[in-house]
Amino acid sequence: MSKQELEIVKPDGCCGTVSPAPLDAEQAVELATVFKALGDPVRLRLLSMIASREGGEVCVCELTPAFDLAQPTISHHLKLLRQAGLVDCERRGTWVYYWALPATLDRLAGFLRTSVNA
Amino acid sequence: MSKQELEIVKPDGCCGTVSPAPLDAEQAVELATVFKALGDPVRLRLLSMIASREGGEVCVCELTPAFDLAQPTISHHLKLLRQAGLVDCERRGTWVYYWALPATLDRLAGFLRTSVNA
DNA sequence: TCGTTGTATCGATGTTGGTCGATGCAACCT
DNA sequence: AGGTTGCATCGACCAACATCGATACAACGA
Repeated sequence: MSKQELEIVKPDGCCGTVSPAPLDAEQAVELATVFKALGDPVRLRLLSMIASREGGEVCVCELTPAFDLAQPTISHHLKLLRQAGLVDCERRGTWVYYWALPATLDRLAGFLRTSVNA
Repeated sequence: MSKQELEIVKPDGCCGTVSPAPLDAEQAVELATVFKALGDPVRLRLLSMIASREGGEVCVCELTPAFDLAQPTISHHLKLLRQAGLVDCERRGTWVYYWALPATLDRLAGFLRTSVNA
């Protein structure tokens, strides 16, 4: 995706030298997928409702009526959160329960931390 | 945006009671705007290049040739990062310099932290 | 077994977003 | 002043996405 990874061509002598890109293209694609999953208000609230729950589990039957959206729409957003590795789910009898996966959240926090401390 | 904020109607007696939504709709919209800005590999790398820089400033003339994209495209991504409050810029003579705004990154990290610790 | 309920998937649709060429503007140089 | 370079904005195009109704599937109850 990048044109020149090692040999950076500067216009002339405008600024200092370039340190190697701190985030390669591959890592950026993976991270962006997760951030994109958080880039929607509905999904943010869904994740917040799931993660902030005592016991760590929430039934879909509680999540769906909390929004002014159709049921397939909520199901779609939950699927995106799942594909991003932010939550997982399990069917137990009639209902499906969702819980958060802290490892993925930690990964995002790690990126933000290194960016802040730079 | 939400149908019922206080009175949650549950199907019957499937699960426990609902704690108040930990992230209201308004906060979710604001946070999602910032996360959305990070939901693109190019912007993620741009921010990383800017934030991880000694001195904290990077000239646009260094950022543009680091990608296989047209100059207006990079300018567009930088604009989105600006509008999200993640970076700011200043023109000094011929060149424009960008730097990161840690406060916004901290805000995101705060959300992730509360979600992890729930 | 049949109807009912909870959830996911499918297909369609309107909107948003990434990308680019063309253009405009600002600052420098001669 | 005129030409050049760095960067932003504009307008257009195509892909991706959010949303919904219809439908399918799974589990339960009668």
